[in-house]
Amino acid sequence: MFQSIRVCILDAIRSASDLGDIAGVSEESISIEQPREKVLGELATNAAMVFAERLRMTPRALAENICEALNKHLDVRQSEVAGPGFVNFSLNASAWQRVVAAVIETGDNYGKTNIGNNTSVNVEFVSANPTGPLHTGHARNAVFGSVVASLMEKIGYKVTREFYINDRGNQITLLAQSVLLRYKELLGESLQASEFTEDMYSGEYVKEIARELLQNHGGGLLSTPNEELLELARKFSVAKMLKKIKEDLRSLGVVMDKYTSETEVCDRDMVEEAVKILAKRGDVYEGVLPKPKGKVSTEDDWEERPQTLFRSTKYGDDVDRTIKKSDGSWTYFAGDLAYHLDKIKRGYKAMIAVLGADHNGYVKRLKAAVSALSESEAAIDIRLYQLVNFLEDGKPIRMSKRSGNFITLREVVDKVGKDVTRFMMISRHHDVMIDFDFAKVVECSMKNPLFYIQYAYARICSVFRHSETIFGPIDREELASCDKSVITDEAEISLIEALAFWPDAVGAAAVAIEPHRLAKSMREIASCFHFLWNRGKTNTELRFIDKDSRANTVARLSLLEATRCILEDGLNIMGITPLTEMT
RNA sequence: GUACCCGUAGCUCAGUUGGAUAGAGCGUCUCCCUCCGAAGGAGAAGGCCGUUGGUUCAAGUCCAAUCGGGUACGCCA
Repeated sequence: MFQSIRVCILDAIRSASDLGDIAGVSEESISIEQPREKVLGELATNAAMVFAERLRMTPRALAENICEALNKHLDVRQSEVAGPGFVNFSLNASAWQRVVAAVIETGDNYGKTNIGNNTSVNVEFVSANPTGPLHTGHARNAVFGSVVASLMEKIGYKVTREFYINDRGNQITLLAQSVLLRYKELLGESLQASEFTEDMYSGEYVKEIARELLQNHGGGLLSTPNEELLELARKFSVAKMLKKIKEDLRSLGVVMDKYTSETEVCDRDMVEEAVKILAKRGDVYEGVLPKPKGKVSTEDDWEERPQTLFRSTKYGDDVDRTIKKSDGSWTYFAGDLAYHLDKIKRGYKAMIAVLGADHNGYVKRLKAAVSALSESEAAIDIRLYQLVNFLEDGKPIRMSKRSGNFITLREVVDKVGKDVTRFMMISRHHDVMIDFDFAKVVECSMKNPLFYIQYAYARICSVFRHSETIFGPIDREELASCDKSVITDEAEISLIEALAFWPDAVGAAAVAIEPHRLAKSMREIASCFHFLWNRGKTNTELRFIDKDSRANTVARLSLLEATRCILEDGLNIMGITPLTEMT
């Protein structure tokens, strides 16, 4: 969009002065944006201010040159210099009308760009321990990750959505033990309080797994040797939990491309391999970590112990990190070294990982690990997301995992639906907390942003249904190619402007890895549409359907079709199902 | 003690690689509509961008301090 305008501006800059050197500057480096205030014009560029210094000109002088060139451009209605050197300009209606045609012709591809140049990016998200059902935190993680993945695809990356399964370690053992205890209970043995300790998992789902264990393997398991039995219980429980997790994710519309098992990675001796690579670079040593300062609860237990450490400080971490415990076993982080080596070996140079904000202490060491293991060839971008507060009647719902009184992902989806959940989780910056008010999020009024957007889509669909009863179906081709010269109203042009900037909005959201910007752009587009709709109430000229003129109707419907395409595109990226009518 | 994040209107938040008079929704106030193109519309008030310094033509945005809030801090995963 605006390519020829960019070229025009760049030519003006080139010919303005031959003093400066602007070789290698492409049209893309000229930014065209919507000015803050409508009265200033439809479009603006700050190119004069960007290039003035290099050309040893004052911004305003250069702006005059640009302005003059723009005024000669066929699409430009008028342009003027403003402020310190901005050039504000407006386009002829015909130029905007061509945007409508372009949107309809390119359809789903309209928002696409090729920033990623088909390179691979690995988006790892959720990666919940398979020791319990997904909860609300995972919901934000899942939605954020999946929308980021869609965005990256949209700008031309080859995306892998990946889930890392922590299927070994203490937590899994505890789960297996909990299941076995419930299994015993099912066989009629009463549980001793001393057996079912606080560490055990007490949720209802544990009993369910135990029941399934009984069903699949019968009641004779307890005679198998302890180690073997525990191993069987581990595998069985993880498989069941994973199945449940996948179902939960599907209820939110999230489907992973790949699940990677920690056990599998470790069985391939990836830990040893990773440590070897680090050792080769001199980044592994035996040492003692300094005692953490301040009030850490474990302070009293502190004891200096020699451990095998990774020199992560060399790569920007605050302290070196333990990879082998004093008892000779690997730490969890060692497993992560292996996992990220695995990703690197699979060819990913760009990785994104989504973690809860309580993992903030983990970011630097992971970045260090990826950097060290790949000889700085690969990089990982870690996004932390904040908590979600759930409110009922405006009051926060207290949650504590210990008492089992926490909200599961499934409960939220069952209560308000996939689309509302997704929208709420994605509509704010990942760095800020979200208040999720069960009453407000499902409110059917213009105050509710999701309703507002969905309603715009539904209204458009409703107009098409109405039009069909009068003029019959109108195909896309006609909508794209029809004469659009009746589209001239300010409100119509404003809507087209918003559509024109959609690819920029998608690109910006993707590059910044900030999906919430998409929600904002969608709201703006919906707002322009509703405004236009309301104008039609008082000014019947602006109504979309003109019973007396099929040509006028088709022209107006073409604008609606373009709007519908983009709303659909945005909703698709967000994983929200567009509604063709409000019920 | 250290690291990361947040601090912008009464409330919840936007604010793009530094750009024009800092925006939106809610709430408040005023008017209009209540015509199935229904689940509202038009407008107004509301700000020392936590504080103080610095960098420059230009700072909510970058840097340094500082205050307030959150999170996390050796062998848990």
